[in-house]
Amino acid sequence: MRELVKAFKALSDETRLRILSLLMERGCCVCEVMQALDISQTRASRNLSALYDAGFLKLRKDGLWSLYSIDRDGMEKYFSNLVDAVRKALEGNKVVDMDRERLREAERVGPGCVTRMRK
Amino acid sequence: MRELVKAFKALSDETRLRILSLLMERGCCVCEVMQALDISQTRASRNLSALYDAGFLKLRKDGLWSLYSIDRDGMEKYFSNLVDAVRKALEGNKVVDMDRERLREAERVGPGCVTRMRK
DNA sequence: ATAGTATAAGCGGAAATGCGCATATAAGCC
DNA sequence: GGCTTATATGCGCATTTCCGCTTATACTAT
Repeated sequence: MRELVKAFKALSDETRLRILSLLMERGCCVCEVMQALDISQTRASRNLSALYDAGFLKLRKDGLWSLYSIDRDGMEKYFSNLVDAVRKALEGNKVVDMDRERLREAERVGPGCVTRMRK
Repeated sequence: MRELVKAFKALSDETRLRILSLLMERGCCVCEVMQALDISQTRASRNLSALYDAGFLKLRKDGLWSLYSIDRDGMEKYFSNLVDAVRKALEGNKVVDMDRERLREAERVGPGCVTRMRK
């Protein structure tokens, strides 16, 4: 019960839904998330952690990078259609699409993208 | 998007999940909910309102009574299996079952049950 | 070692939430 | 009309949430 409440809490935030939507396209490190969604590092990190704690994300550390990706099993533990529901709810929402270019740019730049892309 | 956040918010509270679980068995008026779950009138009323605002409940007024019941369409707008998920998550949880007797009692007593059953 | 980079975490404040107490509202009953 | 009852709501407070600022940590590169 407490666990289900926690899962719903994790989902009841716009930033986290945007993150989920982004990660559904492909796994990202923290700095890619902050670039793509145009949010602060603290905000990206904290909300990724929250989703991870709720069991919705997998984490793989690679050097300086923390690579987060969707944990399908975790996402569908309670709702077999949760992934589709989130995707559908964000459909037509330009929030993620808008920044796709920045995301590609961050990917291209690689480590150092945070400070280098700030300007 | 905002709407989906609102729906998740409504679900991310233990009291509200208990209420949903109760209403899945059968529609209840506010005083039956407070009796069955042993919560205050304010708490029952407020949380029922929240679930109603989120589109999960239907409301029928009958004299003094406000009869709330599950709105299947609202519940399954995003998640076709939401009803089952909540039910399953609460399975084995004695919280509701414990008070089934009080609920029957409230139903038997009818109007006046709040004050009469307080003693 | 020194400097740079990505991420996490402590701290504090602003805002939102949950809820008890009291009161308001509205319907029923005498 | 008054009295009772069921429900909703305003107010205030405690708690939680969110997040920016800053600092800590840990890995990389030179």
